[in-house]
Amino acid sequence: MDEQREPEDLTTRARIRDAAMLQFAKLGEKGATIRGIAKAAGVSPALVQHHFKNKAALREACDAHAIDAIRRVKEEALSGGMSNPNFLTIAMQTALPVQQYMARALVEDSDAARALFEDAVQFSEDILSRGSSGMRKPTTDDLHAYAAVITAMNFGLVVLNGHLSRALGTDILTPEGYPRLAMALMDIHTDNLITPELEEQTREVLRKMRGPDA
Amino acid sequence: MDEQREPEDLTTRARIRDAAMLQFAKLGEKGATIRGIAKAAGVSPALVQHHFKNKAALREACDAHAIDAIRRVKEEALSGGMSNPNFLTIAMQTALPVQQYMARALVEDSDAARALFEDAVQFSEDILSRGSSGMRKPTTDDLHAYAAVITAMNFGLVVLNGHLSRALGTDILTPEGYPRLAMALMDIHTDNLITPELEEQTREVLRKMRGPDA
DNA sequence: ACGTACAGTGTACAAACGTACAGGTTGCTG
DNA sequence: CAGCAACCTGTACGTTTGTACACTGTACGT
Repeated sequence: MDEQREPEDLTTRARIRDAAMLQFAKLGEKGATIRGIAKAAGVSPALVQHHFKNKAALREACDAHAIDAIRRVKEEALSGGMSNPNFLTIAMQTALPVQQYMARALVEDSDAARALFEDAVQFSEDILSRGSSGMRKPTTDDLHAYAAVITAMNFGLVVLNGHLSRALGTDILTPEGYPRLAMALMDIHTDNLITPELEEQTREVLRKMRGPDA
Repeated sequence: MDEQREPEDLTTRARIRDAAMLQFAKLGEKGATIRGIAKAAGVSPALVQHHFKNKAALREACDAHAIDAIRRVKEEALSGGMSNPNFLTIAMQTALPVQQYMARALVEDSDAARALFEDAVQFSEDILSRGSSGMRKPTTDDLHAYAAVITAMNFGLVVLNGHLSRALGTDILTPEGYPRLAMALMDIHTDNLITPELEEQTREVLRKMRGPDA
């Protein structure tokens, strides 16, 4: 069920699956076609059908592979002590095609994407509540929402990585571009943009909005 | 060129355009079909073609309408003194179909989406550098990246709003769900998750990564 | 040597797609 | 009333799509 990482000596089946992931990522579920995937993989359209029964099954195979790849990176990060402060790095360390595929899948709302997102929220919540070296525990009444929003923001950066890279002038997934993103992210999370007065005032408004106070 | 907000007494042309925006948002550019849009709007497929020449032109009309709607909200926010500390509220205040449409468009990378994103970055940068009441100016060497990343994170929340809402149990675009999101966002931006020691250490790593220091 | 399983291809077909086109209805203007 | 423009529909056509099917070649176990 598993293959090497080399882009060359792969099973034909794996080559087709990788091509499919790229096509799905670039063109969407409907936009990607069996014929297009076959051409990208350098095989005949019928061979795609031979290895994966139909388009839906091919999609499921891509989902399974992406989820598996992400799970591996996650486990590696956990066993490594999670020394890195930025959850984003987890997403960044997964292979580029997997990233792009999941970004699309998150928007097109497949079952796999839902599972991925929910797992990621759970993962963030665990890490945050446990606390790791160099990290404080978050100050919040609502850790679940805290984790969910952080997860959504980080995934959002991956989903919109094309736009972000264009705005910054360099690809943020390369060693040249990534530091600029990470540095800005650090700036954003360390300084307090909002004054304590406005903060309390806004919280008061939100509290009233949330429930008609007794 | 402009219509009322009532979902009822709209021009047929506007009804078709609104239906098209929803279909594009839900199914993507390829997934949405002329026939499906026509059925959703309660008209014949040929009428869609009559008002908008072809699918590409229909798409451009949707783009134009969405950009216009967002521009209006933005101007209103500026004239209102931008008292609200959260840029996200700008996105939130636009009509729901426009949000969903732009979220999809951002992922599918149309020209309009690029323009929207770049404008939003510019907008954020202006607001941040000018500074408004209750807001401090950001402490950063790289304001452009700061603004770009904040923009991407906020748009990311809109793009992934479905997943985020599911994780929180309530729709974050309703008065019941929004406070929970906003409160968590406030928590995230006010507390310093990372210790100063790890922060400086990480910045050092990033600086080395960025350029081979002389 | 034979047969079987598997990798791979070419052809064919029904369904859905975008779009062109001719026609029909309504309402306003001369 | 004639005519014209705008709104709206039904039909038809070429293309692309997913998929079924028959076919070839090759490796391998008996």
